[in-house]
Amino acid sequence: MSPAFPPVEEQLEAIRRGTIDLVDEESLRKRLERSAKTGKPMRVKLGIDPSSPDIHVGHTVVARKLRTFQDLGHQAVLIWGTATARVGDPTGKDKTRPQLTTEAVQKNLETYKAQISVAIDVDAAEHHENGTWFDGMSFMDGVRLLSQMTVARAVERDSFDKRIKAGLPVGLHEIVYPLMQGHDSVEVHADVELGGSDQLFNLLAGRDLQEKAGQEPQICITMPLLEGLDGVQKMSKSLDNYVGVHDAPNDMFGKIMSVPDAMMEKWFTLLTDLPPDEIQSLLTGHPREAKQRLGLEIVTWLHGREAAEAGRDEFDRVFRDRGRPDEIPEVTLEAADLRDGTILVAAAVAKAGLCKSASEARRNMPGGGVKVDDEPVKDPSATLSQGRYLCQVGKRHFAYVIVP
RNA sequence: GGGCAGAUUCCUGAGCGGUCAAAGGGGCCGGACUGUAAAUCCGGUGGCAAAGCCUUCGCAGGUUCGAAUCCUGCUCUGCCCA
Repeated sequence: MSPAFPPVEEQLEAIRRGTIDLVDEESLRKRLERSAKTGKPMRVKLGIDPSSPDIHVGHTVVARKLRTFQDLGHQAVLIWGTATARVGDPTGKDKTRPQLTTEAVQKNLETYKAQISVAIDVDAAEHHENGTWFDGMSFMDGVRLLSQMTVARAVERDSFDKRIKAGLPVGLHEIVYPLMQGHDSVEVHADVELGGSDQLFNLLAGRDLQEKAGQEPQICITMPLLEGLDGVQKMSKSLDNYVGVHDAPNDMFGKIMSVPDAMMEKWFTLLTDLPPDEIQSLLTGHPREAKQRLGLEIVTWLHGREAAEAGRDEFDRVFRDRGRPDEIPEVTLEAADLRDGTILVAAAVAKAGLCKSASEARRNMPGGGVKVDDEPVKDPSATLSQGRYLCQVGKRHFAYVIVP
């Protein structure tokens, strides 16, 4: 089979969209031309360390780029970092990552693979686990690998440099990571490797190792790291500023609407397939309209059109029109929570999961942050007796609370 | 291997034996404004049916009526010397 690739310029344009680094474009063009001539697709590598079980849309940015290559007719090569995940990539964070156990890695791998299919055609991809070549490597083989880089070069890396200057610890094993990732490229004969912009160093290490192994050095493409809902920090689960690929549609839409305006162009470019000129015209219109479109596009991608529209309607009802959500959970309290048949409003609201603790509810009460049946309850010692109440904390947390 | 410095609540960072649930800032939560954007302003920010009680200042002990603060040992980290 020799698929007909789209014209080279067209491919280049699709590939360039949203990228930060492209090392280097000339070689890429040459390889695309070669593929066109020989009918042989490029091997496009993406390494994924299954270090967390759930993925968010930030993770999909690079994966979507891989999908672009797939759509253009090239071969996706996924490297599952069963070995590297146990080392821990020092990238990005200014802290040493915890080293995961083999079991944890295997478990994450399964869910990750299932979830990343929102962005990649997983079945059409080649899959490799880098434990296959690293687990059996002898220590001396490892040392030979290490001998291919100098300390000065290793320490050059931005994230190490920053940590060293800041007086933070850098584990020796972390220095090894780029070599491991680079070696993956040698193993699979990658033509192109994709990664986040913080991965540039690792990707370039792959080029060096490939050259030393007598292979043609891979082309390195990096994608921006997507900021989270705050628009400042990198999207991450631990910062709780993420949109998970499995977030409920309504929730997902709401989260997207809270993204700062300044982030919209980036989100449109990286998370939707809208053509650039359409994105531009949206951005020159009313920001609210543009963001609503962004929400619709992303929720449609992950949940389908119907769910996306429902999410938008719900959003308008609850936030724009200050109404109630479509579905409000019902929580029945237990008799044990009561005292003399009553319960503090603060406690009830906390039990219903509307806020973290009764103390927090209590504190927010004088300011009007807690409502029962649409009426603010400002007295922290107020109680509820038997009945069914519509409780609300803040603008967005609702529940029917049943006091038995 | 030797010397020095440090570990505080979500983060940062103050804390010089009682007045410390622990300053300030960030973040976060409420409120106002609004487009659940940005900016700004206000209140709050360990838990608890709560003028009290309980847990928390790296870990384990100790000294004291009383310890985040003093002593001992341990763990971890940085810096300097070798």
